[in-house]
Amino acid sequence: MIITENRIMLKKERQAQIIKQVNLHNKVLSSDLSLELNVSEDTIRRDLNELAQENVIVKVHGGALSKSYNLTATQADTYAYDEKNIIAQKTISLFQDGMTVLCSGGTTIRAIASQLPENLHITFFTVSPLIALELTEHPNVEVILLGGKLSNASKISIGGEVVSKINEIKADLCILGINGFNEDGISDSDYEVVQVKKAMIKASKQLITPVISEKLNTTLRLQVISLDEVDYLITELAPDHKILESYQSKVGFIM
Amino acid sequence: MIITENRIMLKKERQAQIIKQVNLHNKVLSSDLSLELNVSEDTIRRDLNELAQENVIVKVHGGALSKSYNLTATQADTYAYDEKNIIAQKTISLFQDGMTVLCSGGTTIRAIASQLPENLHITFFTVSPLIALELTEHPNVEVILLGGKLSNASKISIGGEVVSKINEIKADLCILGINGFNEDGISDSDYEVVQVKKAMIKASKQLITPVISEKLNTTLRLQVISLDEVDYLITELAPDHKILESYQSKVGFIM
DNA sequence: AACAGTTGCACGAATTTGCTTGTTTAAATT
DNA sequence: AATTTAAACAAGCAAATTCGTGCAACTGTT
Repeated sequence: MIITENRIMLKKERQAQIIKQVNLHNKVLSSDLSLELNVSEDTIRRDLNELAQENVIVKVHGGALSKSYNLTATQADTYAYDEKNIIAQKTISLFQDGMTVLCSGGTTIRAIASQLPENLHITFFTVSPLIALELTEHPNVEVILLGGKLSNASKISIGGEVVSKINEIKADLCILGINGFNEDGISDSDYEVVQVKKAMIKASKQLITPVISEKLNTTLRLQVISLDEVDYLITELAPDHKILESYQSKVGFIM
Repeated sequence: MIITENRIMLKKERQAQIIKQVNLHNKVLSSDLSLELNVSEDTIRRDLNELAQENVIVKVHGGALSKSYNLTATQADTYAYDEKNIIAQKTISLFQDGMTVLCSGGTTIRAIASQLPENLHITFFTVSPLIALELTEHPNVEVILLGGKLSNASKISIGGEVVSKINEIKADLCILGINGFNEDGISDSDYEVVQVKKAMIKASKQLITPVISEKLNTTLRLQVISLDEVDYLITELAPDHKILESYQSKVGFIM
């Protein structure tokens, strides 16, 4: 009977070592681990991928980083980053100098705000402090923040004061962040938010709804407005995509 | 055991460094980063472009700037973090359940907002969207955001509408972010901001001025209010520190 | 012997980086 | 205000590295 060399390591054991290294140095290189643990880089890479899958570490090109590593909004915040960018570009194509635009909150609207071209001269009204801040980065844009009680959940101004303030506005476009969208129209889950959105729609000549396609055909508890009030439905998909079929006769699309 | 010298830096790691530098100094030059991180300027430029694309920094010719508001400000990239924390704790000791507090913007005020204890029930009025967002993280706090035209430079609501809105408020405390402070009182450099600050002071029973000591004995172009209107001057220093000598007879301090 | 699990290797694909080229920008000078 | 000049830039390329996958070899277990 030959006693196996004690140098060989079980997979679990090796992965425990890797985790230890990551936590110790906040980063590891695949090549270093390969040398240190006497296995091929392929094995290390497989380990790192498994550990990343288990959400224990963050895999990056060349190695891995500890989860506590200050990896900004790069990944978490920018869910569906590419899709939202496409939507943003389509939406921006509707903007023209001199317009007055009323907009709500949400990550899709935020993508629009951050990608505005430098030269556009627009007045924005918004109930979202976050969007307002984003918009102030653009020197040629005037930002009017609509104040009021701030909703802890949705981070937008709500309440009677906001609604009556919105009623005083006459905007060209309403860019509305969407939570529920189907053939019946737009729906949402928060009563106060619905009141604000209704006022916003009423105050604007045209209603634009940027929606990521995965939110299409979803219904929430409260109805905001029916589909025929929507002027443009903007998604990341081409206008002739089959998911959009049921909407094609009711709303406008942007190439 | 092999100790590997980590000459090699992972891309994400390098980008995290860059973000840290940008947020700490508010601006960086590509050439400096290139030297500091031992990569070519091309690589730095590519990193900066990626980070700008992800909306983490603002790319400019020659380097990059921090976004003037920074939603993900952390310990590492807040200037004078420790000092501001001391100031925050002292200021918070003045808060009591049921109070109405009016506050402006700035990183020191932000430190206060982020460190509020969980159990405190307070109504906050603020002209700063950033402070407002920070405050909504505290479930027992009611946040009223004062709307108006948003100043691109100072990121607070300005204009007649804000001022008249403030005049309707009766607050217990005014927590005022300070830019210039000396024996003559508080000064600032932006006319619109001064108008708002004056209104805030007038609407409050007590005026609290959290100031980092390095801003003491500085004067800006416009006078906001004289020193004898200030109830508490809060710095990171002990009340008997010699820098505070000239203020000791005029204002209150917090241990 | 059959089997699932693990590992190393091969190889084409993808990523990253520094360099070169020609262009654009910002600032300094006239 | 016009011109000049050096720096910063984008785009493309090549070398090096890393990646993912299929496959075969090896392990220990049933």
